[in-house]
Amino acid sequence: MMQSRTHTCNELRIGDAGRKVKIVGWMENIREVSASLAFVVVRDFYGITQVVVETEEMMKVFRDITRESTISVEGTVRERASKNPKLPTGDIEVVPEKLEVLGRCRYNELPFQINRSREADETTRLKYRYLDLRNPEVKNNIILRCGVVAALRASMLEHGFLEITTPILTASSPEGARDYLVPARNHPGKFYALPQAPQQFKQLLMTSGFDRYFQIAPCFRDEDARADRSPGEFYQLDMEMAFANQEDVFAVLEDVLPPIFAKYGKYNIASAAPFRRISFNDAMETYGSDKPDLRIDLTVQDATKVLSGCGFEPFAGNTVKAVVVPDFTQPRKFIDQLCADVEVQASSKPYWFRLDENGELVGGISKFVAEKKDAVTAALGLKPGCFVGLASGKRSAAQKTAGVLRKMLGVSVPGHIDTERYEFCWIVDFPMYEIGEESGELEFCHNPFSMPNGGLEILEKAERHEADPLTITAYQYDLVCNGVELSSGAVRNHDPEIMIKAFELVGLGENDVKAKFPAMYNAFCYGAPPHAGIAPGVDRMVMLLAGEDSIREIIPFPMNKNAQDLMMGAPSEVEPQQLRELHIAPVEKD
RNA sequence: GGCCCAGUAGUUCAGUUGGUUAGAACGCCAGCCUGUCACGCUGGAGGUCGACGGUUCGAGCCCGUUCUGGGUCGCCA
Repeated sequence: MMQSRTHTCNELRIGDAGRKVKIVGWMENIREVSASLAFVVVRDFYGITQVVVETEEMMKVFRDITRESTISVEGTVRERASKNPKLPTGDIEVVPEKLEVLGRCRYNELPFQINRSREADETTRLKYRYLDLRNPEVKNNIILRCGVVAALRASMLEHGFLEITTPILTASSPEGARDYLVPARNHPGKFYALPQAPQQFKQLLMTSGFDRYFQIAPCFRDEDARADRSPGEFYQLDMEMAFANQEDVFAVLEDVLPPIFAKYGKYNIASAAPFRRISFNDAMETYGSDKPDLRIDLTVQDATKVLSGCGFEPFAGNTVKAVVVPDFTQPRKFIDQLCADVEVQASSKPYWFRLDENGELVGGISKFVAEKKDAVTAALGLKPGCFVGLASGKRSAAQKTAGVLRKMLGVSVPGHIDTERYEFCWIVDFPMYEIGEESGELEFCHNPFSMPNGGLEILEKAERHEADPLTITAYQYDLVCNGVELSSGAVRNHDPEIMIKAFELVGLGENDVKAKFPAMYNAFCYGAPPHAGIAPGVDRMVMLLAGEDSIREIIPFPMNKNAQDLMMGAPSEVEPQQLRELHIAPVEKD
């Protein structure tokens, strides 16, 4: 008896002619050219091979097989009479002698055509993901993902990092995203939580004496989805280094990422190390975003001063930001659509005017600008043909709206973005504190466990009102690529004294630190190394590398926007007995 | 939770000012075709126009409600 197969569907070449072979796979298509001549396409993971049918008996057998059934074909390899140069196996075909149906497809109509599944409705694709994944275009993203993960792992090991797994069932953490909770059967009323990130564990590993840790870590957050954010679960290349500072972390990622982006990316141009560094404040001021897409050549300018008192009501008492596009030739309809799109995304209305070819102010709010024409022209560096988009509001709102304006103009006005490249940058010097919008009180801006720039000294100064706490920055950083936030990281605050002081500034104290992060606080009291780390999102990296706009395209079995797995039917109801064991009362239904 | 967009054949879509029997492409079925490779040609089957209600002599189209999906804001230390 022959083995289950002798060759894959991407293996046979002209040199195999005359050989007895057995191939297996899915019957993708049958092209009947006459009553006794047909071509059958067999597809497996590796590729496709053509089987030629030349007898009426064989034709009868093949005609009874539904497409997408799995079959095995034993036969002889033969040189094709008419070759197909587009196929690796295009020089040969298999003349079948023995045919076996291995798994019959019971339906002659599928929910979608396999080779066009990407055009199908996403709900249908997700429900029949196992069919969707048969499409080589869909499957290739998953293969790419394997390659990227393997390369990341290899590179991290090469850089001396140890891969250490951390618990999936752990304790709920009091801050951050909503947790996924798991009821504890043996502890009525108590719950485990799935980790939002292995943050505390990796810091405890540093305190334990491990020097360089990494993990391709599953993270769970019960937050709503976005096109670039999978609901429920995602993966991070989580890493942490002991006796390390910001520079050490940057050096590792600047060494690890570019070669992988160059090798696996859809585009082969990636920024070289060292990546550009932009302070949070500069990013907001110049790009109107803390995740600027540096492929766009437009920037945001301040127009508050030059437009103050121009008489346009929305500008009165507000910050005004401008995005100038030279040689602008788009029609009015384009501008209206752009403004509508910006308003939707920024939830704030943008304004505009133009300088026409003769240098005359036209359109939009030009009549309010007219009086200050010379000053505005000089301040913004305007030339005939310029379009000026404007955003106003409180400082951060104006920046944000201008950022959306910049991005949309950059993407839709030809010539302002080079999409075929990867542009990395670090966003650094995030503020440590902010005034909470609801409370009006001083609050932590981001991670309360980042090391403040200036250490204990600057915190004590702030306490004595000798320094403005709002100007204190943290050793916290984001890695951004093509406008996508790949990662957040920080130099951690490993000193209990500084930690308590940082909490005291927002009206909390030692007891709060202890209560919220007991293990970490206790551990740091036993001599902790200074440490720093970061956790680039694996899914987002693969999405960038694959050139996909939706994160679901690079996840093998994605959930939909509402965090449902349509294929498995999750989440699902469970038996009342299961709930009783877990001390949970069934939900009363209306 | 707010806002925007979409929902018509198995799939992707078109459907004019509200007007006879709702169309196309692909797929499916049948027939023809001896070198196809997105095979070709001929014919056929296939529709609760997401659901409910309203306006109207008449609704796929207008109005209201609702459901589903996608995008986005909030949220994501």
